[in-house]
Amino acid sequence: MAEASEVDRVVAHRATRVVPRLKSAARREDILNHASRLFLSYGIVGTSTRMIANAVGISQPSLYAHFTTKEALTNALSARAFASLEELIAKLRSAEIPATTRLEAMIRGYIRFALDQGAAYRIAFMLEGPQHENEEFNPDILPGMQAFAGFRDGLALLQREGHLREGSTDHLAQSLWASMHGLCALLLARPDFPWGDIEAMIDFHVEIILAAYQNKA
Amino acid sequence: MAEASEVDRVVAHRATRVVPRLKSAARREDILNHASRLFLSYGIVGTSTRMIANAVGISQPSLYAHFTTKEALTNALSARAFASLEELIAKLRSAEIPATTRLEAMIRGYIRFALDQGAAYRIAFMLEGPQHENEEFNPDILPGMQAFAGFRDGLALLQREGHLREGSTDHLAQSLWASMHGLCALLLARPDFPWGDIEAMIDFHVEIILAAYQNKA
DNA sequence: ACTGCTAACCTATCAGTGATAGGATGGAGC
DNA sequence: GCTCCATCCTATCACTGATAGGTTAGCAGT
Repeated sequence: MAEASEVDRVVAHRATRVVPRLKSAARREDILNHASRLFLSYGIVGTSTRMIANAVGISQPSLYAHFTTKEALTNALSARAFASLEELIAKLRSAEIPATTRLEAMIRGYIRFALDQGAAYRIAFMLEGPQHENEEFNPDILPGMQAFAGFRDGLALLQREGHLREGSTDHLAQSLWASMHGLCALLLARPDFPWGDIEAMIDFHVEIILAAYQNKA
Repeated sequence: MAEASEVDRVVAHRATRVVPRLKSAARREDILNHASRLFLSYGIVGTSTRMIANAVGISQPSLYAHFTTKEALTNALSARAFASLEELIAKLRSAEIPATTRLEAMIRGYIRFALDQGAAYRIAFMLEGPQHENEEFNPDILPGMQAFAGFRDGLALLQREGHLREGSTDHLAQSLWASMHGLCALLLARPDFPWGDIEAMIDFHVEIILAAYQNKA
């Protein structure tokens, strides 16, 4: 893990107010923006609540006025990113894109999103363990579910149009999702693996996926 | 995350010696066995070094006689599991299995291994961030690499025998690996997702993968 | 312009974490 | 019996996420 820079680690001792007071919603966005940047640099575990607070310019306990726990903060971050993924998928599944290239556009869009939004993608799909075990429901995971639902709906449309192989749409969506996720997850988790030309690798994988799930007709 | 049971959390205050002294190698195995069990129950982050030490019956600092850091412990655990995966793959890629069913056997073996060895698999492939950033090399990751190399060699053999589609063996191995990993990773990371019948899902995915990578001839 | 209320923010502190320093001890070999 | 050293311990560190409770800026009403 990368060492946190001194700038990020620096402790704010009795700082005379250097940031203005903000309305709750604005401050919340402020926190999310800084947290996102820090998570990308140092990882989630490697980023302490004090580092986040310091970057924002507020005290560490002040974070807890906006998020009940650090986990809630990470979940909110993932929710924000997946809202934009859902938006992307909604756009990609629209009939404005020719049905023949729509599947490829969805696949490439998904992969690009995952690699670009590495930190958020990790939070949503790669974090450890069941996050809510005993609790009734964790609404912060919802956006990821919704994005997937949109993805499945897009596949259902393609299937009706005859551009996706036959079979259970749910199974197809889960399987295709897994195939895309596998590549993203490995690239994110093992950036130091000797992948060779990553773009070529992505192209190769996408081609195989297309051949596997697309209708040959 | 599951709450650690009181039994596991309990603090060993001045416990009169309850476990015998052990030779270093034996104690090391002892630690790995208990850590493996705890990681499975509470996750890696959710398992503290004190919980491990307590389970073993030694003091927390004594762990550091066997592992320089908690990360080294987790890496050792993954190394142990991947040594057995490599063994499995070596067995599966042997010509004793008919070439026509060997690819399927390797795929199913890999998936089964990942789901059975959930904690170790997580450590090896799903943990956060680059583990050694500034360091020269992390030998604990080697077993995973070797297991993959064995997998790729198995594919190369199949390819020579005409049972795998043509193309760069490295690309094929990475892509197939990604497809298998995607399913394992999602099942491990999101056990609460409405997967439906998981065995059916695995069968479905394996069939698609086989069709995609196997030679139609 | 004064007052009062409240959201926003603070300091101080908690228990628990991974890790280190340095001392105690028990058992194998002489 | 004595010595030695691997094994194991207690005490402590800096840091973590989180909580308790007090302070203050700035707007609303007069």
